[in-house]
Amino acid sequence: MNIQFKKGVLELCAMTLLAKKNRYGYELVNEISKKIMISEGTIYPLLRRLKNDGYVTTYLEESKEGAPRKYYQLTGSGKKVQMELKEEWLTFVKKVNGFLKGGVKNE
Amino acid sequence: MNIQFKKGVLELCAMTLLAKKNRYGYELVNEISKKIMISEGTIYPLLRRLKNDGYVTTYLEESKEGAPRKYYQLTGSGKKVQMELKEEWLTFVKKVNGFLKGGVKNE
DNA sequence: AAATAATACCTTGCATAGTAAGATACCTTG
DNA sequence: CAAGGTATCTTACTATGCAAGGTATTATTT
Repeated sequence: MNIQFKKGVLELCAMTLLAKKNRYGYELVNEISKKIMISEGTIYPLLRRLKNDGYVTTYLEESKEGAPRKYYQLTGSGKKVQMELKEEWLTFVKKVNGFLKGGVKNE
Repeated sequence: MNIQFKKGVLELCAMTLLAKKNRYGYELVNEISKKIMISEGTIYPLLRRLKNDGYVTTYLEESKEGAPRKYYQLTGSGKKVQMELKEEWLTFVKKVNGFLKGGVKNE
């Protein structure tokens, strides 16, 4: 899989999953990995960025299966950005597919 | 427009345009810019990479409108890579859209 | 009890691609 | 000859993803 394609998109995937329910980092890696390969070295810096930008807040919860989990919760601005990113993505895909399918037409 | 989304995709767009006919760099910038903003500082390094990888060959042609044009022509392996990249892209988009539309289902 | 493995977190160094902002050169038009 | 469109290219910077490490907790196996 082309690594470059993932740039910026994994952020959208993570935020979209968080829009449905709160999750912890390791869970996000597993959930995203079901469709798109992602490593832990990607998700933790990504989540730190989201927190620094005020798009998520975090809280700790103990686990019986291992170390305590750090849950991530989308903030109001996080939800807004998630929706904007989603729209941007869908628009972008349409334009790219315009090159793939159409000719020089539909400008 | 999210810069990150473009990573790797502009290469696919350029190669797809070249699959239809030979073009010169400046022309590619203008053609791609009709749908997706791209700067010259992106296209020339990109085209150099394609040449280094053997995906294109080049030839010069004079122009009455300005400086001579360097045309790019897809090679056999270039055409193959273009088709592979296209498939990868379409598969990738489907998976991402799986997160956007579906819930935790369709794994 | 010690070793192993799964869970769960994190960091560092590297590779890559896109951008802005420049430089250079050609040709036409005023 | 100066200005502007055409056409090429380079440099320094930024951002993201990855591999490969590390730490700690809990359960399982030896």
